[in-house]
Amino acid sequence: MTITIKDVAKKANVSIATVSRIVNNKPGYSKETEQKVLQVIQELGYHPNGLARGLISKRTHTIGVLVPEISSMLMSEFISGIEHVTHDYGSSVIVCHTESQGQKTRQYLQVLKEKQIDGIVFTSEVLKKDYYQIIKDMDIPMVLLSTESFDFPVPYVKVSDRRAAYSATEYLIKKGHRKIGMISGRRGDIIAGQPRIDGFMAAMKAYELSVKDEWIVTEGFNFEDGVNGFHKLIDQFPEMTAVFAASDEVALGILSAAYKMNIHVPDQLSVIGYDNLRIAEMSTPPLTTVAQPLVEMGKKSAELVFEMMESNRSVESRIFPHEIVERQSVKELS
Amino acid sequence: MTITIKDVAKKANVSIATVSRIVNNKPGYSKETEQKVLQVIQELGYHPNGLARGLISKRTHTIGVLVPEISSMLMSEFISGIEHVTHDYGSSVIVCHTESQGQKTRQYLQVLKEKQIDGIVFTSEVLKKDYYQIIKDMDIPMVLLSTESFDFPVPYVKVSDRRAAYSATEYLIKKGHRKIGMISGRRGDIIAGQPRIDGFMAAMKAYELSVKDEWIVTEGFNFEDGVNGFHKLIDQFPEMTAVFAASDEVALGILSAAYKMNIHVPDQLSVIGYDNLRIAEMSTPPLTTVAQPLVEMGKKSAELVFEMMESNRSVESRIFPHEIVERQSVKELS
DNA sequence: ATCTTTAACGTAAACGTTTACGTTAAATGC
DNA sequence: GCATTTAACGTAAACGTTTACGTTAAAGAT
Repeated sequence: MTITIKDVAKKANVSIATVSRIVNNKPGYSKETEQKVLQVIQELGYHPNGLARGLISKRTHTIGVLVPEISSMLMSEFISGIEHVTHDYGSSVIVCHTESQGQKTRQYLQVLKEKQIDGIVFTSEVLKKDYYQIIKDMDIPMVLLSTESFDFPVPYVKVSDRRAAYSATEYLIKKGHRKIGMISGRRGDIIAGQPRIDGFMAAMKAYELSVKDEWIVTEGFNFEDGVNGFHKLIDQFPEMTAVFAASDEVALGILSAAYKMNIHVPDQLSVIGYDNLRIAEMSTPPLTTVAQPLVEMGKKSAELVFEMMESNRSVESRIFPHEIVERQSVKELS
Repeated sequence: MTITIKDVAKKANVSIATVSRIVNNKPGYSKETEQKVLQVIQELGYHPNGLARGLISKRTHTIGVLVPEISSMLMSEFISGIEHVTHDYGSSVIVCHTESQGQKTRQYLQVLKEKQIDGIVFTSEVLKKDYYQIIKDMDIPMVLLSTESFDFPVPYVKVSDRRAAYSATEYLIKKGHRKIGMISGRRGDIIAGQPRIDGFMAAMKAYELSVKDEWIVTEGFNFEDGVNGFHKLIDQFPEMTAVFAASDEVALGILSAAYKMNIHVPDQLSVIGYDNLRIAEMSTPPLTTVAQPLVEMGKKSAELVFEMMESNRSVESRIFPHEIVERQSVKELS
């Protein structure tokens, strides 16, 4: 009982071709028939069937977004940006929660393929070879967000993790800190783990500060990692006056653990985070952190997808600037 | 250059009907031809076109989720639950960020209609008449999540806001508090505003405590509302020993404002939140709050959509139990 | 007055499937 | 040994569009 283009054609006494032309406003009809058809469309409440359209036009006006952690605040902001420009382009987004599982990722990739989506943004994970192969076979634009590929020629949008970590560390140093600990992602993580450690080390070295192995604890990026990491770190490096946390969640974990141990932030310990999530300003004390323009990055990633779709060729990667946002978790040492 | 069912039919020396039957494993072919066809499919890397399928089967294996605030942590958890079961059902979800704007909502609804989605979960907003009308015309299952409709017969999954607020208030009272303030959503908000105020009032009344108008401040549900609201509240109700915040974000705002004013939580002021978001355990001090089983609710909402799809009839609404989770932002008054 | 262009359509094929129906040959029943 | 059932397919219509191409009549050019 759904109303098709035939129904309006019949009622308006024209052919379906004419109706189609009018709906897509391509040339080929008079003002009067346009009026008539538009009116019939209104009366009947006709809406074109996107499936039939997509079958011919090879455009579904849908893009896929692959995220490892759907409920992380980082992802929320990315998705928010992506959704915004996607909607502006008249498309919609299917979110695919991969849980960092290869199987679920591949499964979703197949689903996206069958759904004939127009493009993909692949977020915060390393692009494995088989993922790349599947997407390449789909022959649609893809861009990486907050990750990059060293093996495949895929445009990405990121912040420079190394430089951002360098900045954070340098900020601490300039505030007079010398004994600086770090809680980071694992070294095996070549996207968000090792580079931030490298940046930290580089800054220390640049200011002629040596760092011992026990000054760095490698855990994950979430709250629990922060509290666990802090316990480990304070144990093996009690002289520490400041910590660089590789994510805001980790920083909150540190804040929380410190609070329970009666260590006052920032008076006894300075903490700097990474990301500038919304919670960074909600914490007590408000968290000083190095900001990534998350929403902007999400937006840009989607824009690049559409740009590639329209131009039919690849596009330059973007390194977004980071920025220290000063709040109240870091104290200047005199 | 995409590979269609025809290609595999030709290469396997069978008709497309047979290939179709095999792909959808419906009866009507021998073991040998199945082997053969499956092998050809493998060789060619054939994947059925979902659009063509959907055009006939009237199933797109896609559902739409409408959320007012995509980056809010509440929504993240809902979406997380929805995505999970949707994926289990072999479908995917399109997220639609309405920004609480009627126009964008309507726009998205049209898009979803054209995309021929199989179902809708509508989240945390009041279901206006025209929304309802559009969705009803689409003739697909819809369920409301964290909202309900008093005007239209749409199944919903919620917590009882009134009871939950009652519980929170009662908890405070049982801890010895008598002078209890509240920062709530606006009274005009008949879903999450007024009911929680009602619950608060009811609990106070049940314990024979009077509450004055100045004890309740009505703002919104986010962090800034919490800090602003607290300033207002502490100003007009300085004797207050405890606050009930209508959301965890608001509670964090209170914590933050109190910290800056050197009011110690929980020693000088007790705070209880609402929602039990992940940040509730990340705050300092960790937040005592009334928990909604957010992910479970998200899951259930999706399950109901699929149940309605399969059974082709409506379904009972669900009121989920809430629960006080005790952490460290409330002090027992002696 | 004739030819050419152009506007305003209509016809029908195509997009890639599913599925009702028809066909054939083998298997079964007696 | 013949009629009847059944397994194993193939044919073609349908799903709801877009679009290349053809057609008609009016307008413009010469």
